[in-house]
Amino acid sequence: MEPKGDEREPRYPQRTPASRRRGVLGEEVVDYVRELILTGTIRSGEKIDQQAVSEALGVSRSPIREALVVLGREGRVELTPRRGAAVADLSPEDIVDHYALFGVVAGRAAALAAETIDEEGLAELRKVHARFLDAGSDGAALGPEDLQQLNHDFHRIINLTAPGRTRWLLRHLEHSVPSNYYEFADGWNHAAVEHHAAILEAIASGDADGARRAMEAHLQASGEAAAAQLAAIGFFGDNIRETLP
Amino acid sequence: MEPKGDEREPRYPQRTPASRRRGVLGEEVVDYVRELILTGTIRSGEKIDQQAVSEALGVSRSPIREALVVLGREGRVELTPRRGAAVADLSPEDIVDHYALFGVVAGRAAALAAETIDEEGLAELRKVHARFLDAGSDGAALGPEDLQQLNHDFHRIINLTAPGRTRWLLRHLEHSVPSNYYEFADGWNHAAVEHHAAILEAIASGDADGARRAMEAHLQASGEAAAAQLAAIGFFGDNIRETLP
DNA sequence: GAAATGAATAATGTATTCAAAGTACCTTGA
DNA sequence: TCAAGGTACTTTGAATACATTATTCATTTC
Repeated sequence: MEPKGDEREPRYPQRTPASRRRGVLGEEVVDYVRELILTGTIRSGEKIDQQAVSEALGVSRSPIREALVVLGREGRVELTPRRGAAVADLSPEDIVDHYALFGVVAGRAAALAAETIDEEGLAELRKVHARFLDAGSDGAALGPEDLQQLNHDFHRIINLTAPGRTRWLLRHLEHSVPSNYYEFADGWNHAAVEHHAAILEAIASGDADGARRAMEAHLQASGEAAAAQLAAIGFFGDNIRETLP
Repeated sequence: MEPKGDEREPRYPQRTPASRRRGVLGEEVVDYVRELILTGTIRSGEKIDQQAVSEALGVSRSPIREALVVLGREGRVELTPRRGAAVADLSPEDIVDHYALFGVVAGRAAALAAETIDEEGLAELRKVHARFLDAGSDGAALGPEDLQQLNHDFHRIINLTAPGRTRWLLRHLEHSVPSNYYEFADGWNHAAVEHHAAILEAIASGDADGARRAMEAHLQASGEAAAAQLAAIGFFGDNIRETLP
């Protein structure tokens, strides 16, 4: 029962053409492959077959290559000249380090926010935080996506006060780590709520350095939580295959 | 005394022909176009003609496209779906902001260095700093490239103690700003030497927070100096064309 | 048998082609 | 004269084609 023909080894989940907007295919591919990586569908070290991806998405190899180059720049993929692309290593230490970086940059944004945020922004920040608090107190049952959205909003409001380049970097740091998929998988959000409260208070009282430190601490803790969570679900490949028979 | 497991016996001397540059055309193009942008050869808002670049470099448009996508991700170029690539705006504020970011990340690296650097690294750091000091005291006449090299070495030694993700980000931040071309164009390096001295002292005495603050201050100052220098040479397009006839 | 050699096969990087969208230019009508 | 609309030319984004290099696998040699 060998269906002969052009069968291929690596099989990636097919994705419906969804939008198929011309001119942004590359972006679509970046998101697709990055998700495969960050969700652990492709493991560290595994090579990425261009043609297989191209067939899975129903596009030619050109957008695939562009996407792989981008992911290479992001550090999610390792490109070796005539040998193609492979998923880059991602250790727990990398996750923690990444969050620490996120922390110092977001800390800068928080410090700026403490100095420059206006009443409107502050009000909105309080509002989002209140909802986050409610969600934690089991009143309304919110799913992980909702919590993640609230968390995201909280940070976005703060980051909006930062200058362009800082916002740009924060966006990139946010998207290039598996965090988002797992951060609120279970109830660690109690810590997050407390951290947010501290950040909010520091910003509201104009304490720039306090806001910075609170934000750094928050993301440091988030990083450790994320690494633990990822380890728990076996993201860091407990390479069982490594053992010989 | 090199048993090291499955090491294979005497290898032939590795010969890496410099002419073998296949498979990295895209990278070459990235560097080429980025330099055009950062040196001001192409100004903000100007569009980048793919075919023109391809002809200038004697390669096809495929590597050009990949390079433009990368530069788009870097924020140096703005990509509009069916309208191609244009050089992104880069204001003095962006420069200052960028250096501030550089500062907080390099500050983290410096703090880590203060805690973890070994004797060897510290000795090397002192050595480089001493040479930098000499260069400033007009003893030996060093060109801007030499100063830049010493400066680069100083920071590199510090950054080597940082974890992988941090080093990666520092590398990117370093390469995506016009600084390097102008930082040592004239004698502002007196400030740099003093800053380096402060950083070195803090690291040597294990003062993590002091190292962080010194590094942040150093790069903040560098950013302002770079922005001023760039303004002086007219990098920020004194857009005379903006005036109507 | 294990290592090494070489042909067959597959995958990559780059070039080229093609269709769609954008831009420029030119005509025409008020 | 100038605006509007249409046509021809450019340019882009994606697909396909091609040349080169890795990889696989069978064969050979020690």
